[in-house]
Amino acid sequence: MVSKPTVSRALSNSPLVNKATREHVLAVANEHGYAVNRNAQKLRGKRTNTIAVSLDFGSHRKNHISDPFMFELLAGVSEALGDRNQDLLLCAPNHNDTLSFQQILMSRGADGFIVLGQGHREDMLSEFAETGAPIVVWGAAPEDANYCVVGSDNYLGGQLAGRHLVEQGRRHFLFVGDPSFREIGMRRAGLQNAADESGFEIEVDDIELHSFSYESAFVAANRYLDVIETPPDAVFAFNDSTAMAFIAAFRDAGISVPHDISIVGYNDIPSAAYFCPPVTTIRQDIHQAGRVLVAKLMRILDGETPASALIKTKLIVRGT
Amino acid sequence: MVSKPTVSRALSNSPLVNKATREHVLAVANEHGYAVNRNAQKLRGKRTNTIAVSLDFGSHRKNHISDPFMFELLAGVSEALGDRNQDLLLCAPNHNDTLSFQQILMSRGADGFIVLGQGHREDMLSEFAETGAPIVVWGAAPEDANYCVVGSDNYLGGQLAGRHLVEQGRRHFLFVGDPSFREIGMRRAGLQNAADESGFEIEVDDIELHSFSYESAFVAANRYLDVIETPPDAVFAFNDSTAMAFIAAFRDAGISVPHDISIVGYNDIPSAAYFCPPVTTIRQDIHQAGRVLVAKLMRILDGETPASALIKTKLIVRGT
DNA sequence: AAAATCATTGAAATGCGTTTCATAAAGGTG
DNA sequence: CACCTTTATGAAACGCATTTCAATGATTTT
Repeated sequence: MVSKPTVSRALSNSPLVNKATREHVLAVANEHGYAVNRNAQKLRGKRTNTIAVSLDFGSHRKNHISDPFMFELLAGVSEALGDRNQDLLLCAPNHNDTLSFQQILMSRGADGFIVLGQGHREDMLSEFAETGAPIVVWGAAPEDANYCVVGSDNYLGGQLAGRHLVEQGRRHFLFVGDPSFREIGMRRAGLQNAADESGFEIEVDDIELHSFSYESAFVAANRYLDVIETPPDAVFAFNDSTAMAFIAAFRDAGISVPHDISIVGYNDIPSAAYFCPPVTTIRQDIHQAGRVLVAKLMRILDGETPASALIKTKLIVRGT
Repeated sequence: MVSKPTVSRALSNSPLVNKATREHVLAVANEHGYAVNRNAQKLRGKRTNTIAVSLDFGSHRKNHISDPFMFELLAGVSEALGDRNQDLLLCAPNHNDTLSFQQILMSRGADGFIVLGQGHREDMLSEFAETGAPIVVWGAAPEDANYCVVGSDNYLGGQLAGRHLVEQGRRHFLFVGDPSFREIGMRRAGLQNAADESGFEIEVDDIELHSFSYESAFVAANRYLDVIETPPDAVFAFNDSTAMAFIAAFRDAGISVPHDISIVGYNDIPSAAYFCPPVTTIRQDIHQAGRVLVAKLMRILDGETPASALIKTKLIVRGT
């Protein structure tokens, strides 16, 4: 017969307890199928060992999250958290405002936040971080970010795409995406840089696409084809679905892909490889992303203030 | 100045507290940014208002969860849980065995489970349910299931696919999938039924595909094309990726889709609509699925034993 | 006006680990 | 052998909200 504290210590592998005692406790606990009450643990302890993960493209949008990339990222984060024995509290899209975030933290529902998809919420996140809330954000870091951002090297991604297009002999680019999203703006800037550095006279058009769906990209592509006199010979789309929509629209318009025009997407979602033709795209290391997001947050919880980080980003050349 | 219990009652909207008092408490709480400690709440209360969601295709497989359908389902569940003010604890793939499940329940980490993807774990789930654990499973119900299963009407899905293929004038079917997964077996059975009821002499071939990935489906398709003398004129694949892989492989082999052969997939993942040609497939109402999964579990937690249910399932005819 | 009922509120108990602090036993030193 | 460390363990306090249960004052009934 041993006392409560001894049991507690034995179960938490404390070195203060005698080896024989520990083994005995573990044996009995096992025999009776005993499991410590996580809630009591969380109540008493300083940490809850729970991380809240918010998955959203901006609270203003009601439509379904659809970019498979975000889900793969979630899978990566889930895995990384599991490795560190942290519970993952998935935040429903309907409570993704500052108040709910604060609430979750205040109520000790979680120790910190991983925010997947910065969207247009930089100010909100900044304000939130200002309060000392432990957050790590997937996205692109504002210059003066007061929170830790982990993301693809979007500028490099844009450069890689641009250089590839230059190499293909393309001289008239079209960028598709909403550059007011910082990540997308960075990609646009990288593309521009590659164009400028090429030494060629390269024109860069823009379609500001304010939706993430394939459908609206397809519509936008057709509208564009209706009004343009000289079609571009290269497209860099902010994501793969959009790239696919443009491939389809151009093909329907009798423009041969990749003969007449080269198209590059972003994220390398699974279907990018199976599209016809397979989509050239920019891939990020999602497993690394998950690991880094979690690692950064852990360091923040330990009182450090880790710098933002960029994830491995590379060009995958396929049929377009 | 009011006492603890009064505050507690005021915050939980108890009718036992005076209206003026409640408003005062709420005002003060608001002013000080007070939030109840969820852990104390969970420790004391009978329910934790947390639901664990397990997302996995079978514990034996290490590879990444990739079917976008499962993620959409997760989104649906997340939404439905949010509507009911339930927290969502996402279980990492690395603890998806009975023991971990039991552990989560015992440790009061969650009130119940939503298992997305039954896989080959029917026995495990049955055993788990036998202990009285509140679980709802996405999949297809075994005849003698002792747990609540919510899923697509897979048999109907198979019938719809089969009837469609018959209508297209097809008489030689190929089913692709591993029928040892109950859901897939049901689809196969539905297809067979449609073939039998058609009144035509219809041959049904099988490829037992033991992987869920596009790549292995593509390989399997090519291997099949190498050995077959008379190719089939219809394919029903257990999911959309596989359907796409077969479309690609047949096309590469010079068989025209949909002229020479009709192909039907399952799930209606987003890219199915954008493939070329767009893939005919069986769609399920994912929002309904999320809502029903959650509703069933809530009823179980209220002591009822709701019956299994089938989700709206329909054929989406596209280019194949 | 006395009795009974209702509406509010608070004191104390409860749920269950963890931590602090004190104690006891065992081992080591001079 | 007296004295100082270690080592191991337990008693009590703590974290915080909820739930009895009792008490108070207010209101209504007889």
